[in-house]
Formats: sequence, structure tokens, C-alpha cells
Amino acid sequence: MSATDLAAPDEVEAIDLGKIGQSLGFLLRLSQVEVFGMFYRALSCYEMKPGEFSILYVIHLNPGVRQGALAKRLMVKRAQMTKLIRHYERRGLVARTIPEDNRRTVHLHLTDEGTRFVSENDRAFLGYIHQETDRLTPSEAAELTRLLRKFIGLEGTP
Amino acid sequence: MSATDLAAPDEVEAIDLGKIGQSLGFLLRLSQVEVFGMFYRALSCYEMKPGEFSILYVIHLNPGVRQGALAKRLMVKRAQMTKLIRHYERRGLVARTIPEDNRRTVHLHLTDEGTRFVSENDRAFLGYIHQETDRLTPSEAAELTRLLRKFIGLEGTP
DNA sequence: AGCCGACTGTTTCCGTGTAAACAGTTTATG
DNA sequence: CATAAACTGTTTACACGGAAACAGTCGGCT
Repeated sequence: MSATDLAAPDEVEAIDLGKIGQSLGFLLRLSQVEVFGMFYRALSCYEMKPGEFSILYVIHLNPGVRQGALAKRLMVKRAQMTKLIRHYERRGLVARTIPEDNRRTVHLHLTDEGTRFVSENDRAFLGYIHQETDRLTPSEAAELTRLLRKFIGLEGTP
Repeated sequence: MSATDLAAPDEVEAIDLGKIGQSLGFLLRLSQVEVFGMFYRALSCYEMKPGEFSILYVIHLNPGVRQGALAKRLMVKRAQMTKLIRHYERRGLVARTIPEDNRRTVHLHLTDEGTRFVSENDRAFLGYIHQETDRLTPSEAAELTRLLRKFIGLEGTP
């Protein structure tokens, strides 16, 4: 079933959450569960999770990015980024190049196949969210993203 | 260091996020990282994560809750809830009782020690967030929680 | 030049959460 | 009543992400 399977009635909804229900951390976690559920219902056909696609997408927008810089921007650990990039390399979507002037770093590019993949599936992955914010009005959805962007200090860079 | 350690300059911030920067899923994930970072800086002394405390807190508010109902309400899998509850039971904070009329279910209560723990650390765990939304004005923080609550369908039950 | 420290990516190990199968219990159904 | 189906919690196996240690590379300092 969807979340935690259970055919229980509204006994569940009767549970008092107290101040937890106002806690930003709790609300964020539940929201993420909700978004991931939406994604899964809509895009389970593609064998790729939204976070994985976003990496390809950002490489597409920034050819030659350093691997560590990408990791920091996307807030994933360098170790994790290594695993993902090696995976995409094996899959033939990403190419790694080590420049001569600084052989510590790794620059990332999309292969032709990777470029094609991103171009073709762009809309599906980026647009799925706007179709599914059914509980929010469009202006509320816009305000929500604005507040989140401000909260994480992502205002100046649209 | 804090997030992904890296002494890099603003090379990182120059990376173009494109439409990803407007994606609700992406923003939610970054926000959660942010909140968890806040918590860690403030409450690393307690040997308990916010999600773990929230379970004790909700049991405190709803003595005798069924374990599965609690899991569904908090959106954690039943298997995971089993591990957590058994852990708290060993630690002497939670007591499990199996009622005679339905021996499939498990009802949860706090022990005296558990009650004391929640009462004493209540403020520290629930209040840490309001101290740390420094990038948001109070009214913006309130609006953000309101929108998140609406987004996950948690409106009627304050 | 040579050494020390910092940077970058990688590897290894471990904690946590999930999925799937399981066991006991209750309810529905013939 | 007996059998099947559904419910509830538990166990087991595994995938994912993080922390820490590691190896190669570069810069600074004497």
C-alpha cells in the first residue's frame, strides 16, 4: 500500500500530535514523504529517482563542473557523489576528465547519450511537482517555494 | 565541517541549478538538511534525535496508543517502529501491554522514567526550531508551517 | 630541493530505513 | 464449525547514506 499500509480507521487521525504538529522538522519530513509518494506514483516507470536525475540535469547546465563543487551545491557528501558518478559513468551517461593543471580534481560532462536522456526526460522530472500540488492553490505553492528558498538561503540565485 | 566539508570559494554558488532550484522536492530536502544541522548544533548533547523524541512525546500525549496507529500517524514503517519501541523498552522509557480482547495489538505507555524524561526535555526538543529560523521573520515562519501543514493535509487537527 | 599541511576523490565500515516474508490472532464465509 | 482471508507485529535481507580513514596531488615554507 502507500505509506505504512494499515487498513485502520480514523483511530489514527485521532492521535494528538501536540506541538510536534507545529515542528518544522516534522512537517518537512512528512512533506518529503508526500512528495516522494507523488513522484513514485507518476514516474516509477523511469528507473531513476528525482535526486539522481537532478545531478545529471545540473551537469547538463554546467559542463565541466568539479565533482566536489557539485556535491557541495547539491548538499550530498563527496563519498556519495563518487558512487553516483561512477554509476552514471558505467551507464554511459557521464564522462569524467582529469585536467592536467590540477590532477586532484575531476571535471564532469554528459555524454551524447546523457545529453539526450536529460533533454528527453526534462519535462517529466521537473514538471511533476506542479501537477501534484493539488492541496495548494498556485499562489500558495509559489509562496511555499519562496519561503523554503529563503529558509535555506537560496534567494539571490534564481 | 558542517555540510560536505570543502574550503572551495564561491565556485560552488556559481553553479546554475536551473529549474531544480524551484523544485519542491529539492527545496524540501535542502531544508531538512538545514534543520537537522540546526538541531545537531543545538542538541547534540542529548543522545536522542528529534524523530526519536517525537515518538516518546506522542506516546506521552496518547497513553495506550496502538503501535501500528502511532507508526501510521508518524509516517514510519511498522518494522521501524518495532525496532524503536523495543529499544525504548530496553532503555526503560516505554512499557508495552497486550490487551486480552485483541492480542494482536500492542498498547504503548510511558514508564515513570519515560514521563520524567519527556517532561524535562520537552522544551529543548520542541522549541529548538523557533530559535533558529533566523533567516525568516516570525510571520514568515508561521506562514511556512501553515503551508506545509496544508500541503500534507494536516489542517483540521491542530 | 624537501618537507609539511591542505585539498580532492576514493574506499571501507556502520547505522538507519525499507521491503518482503513470517507467525500469531481475529474476523469473515461457506 | 471449519477453512480462508485479513490484521498486527516481528524477523530477515538488503539498499542507501554518512563518518572516518586513506591515497594521490598540490601549495607553501624554510
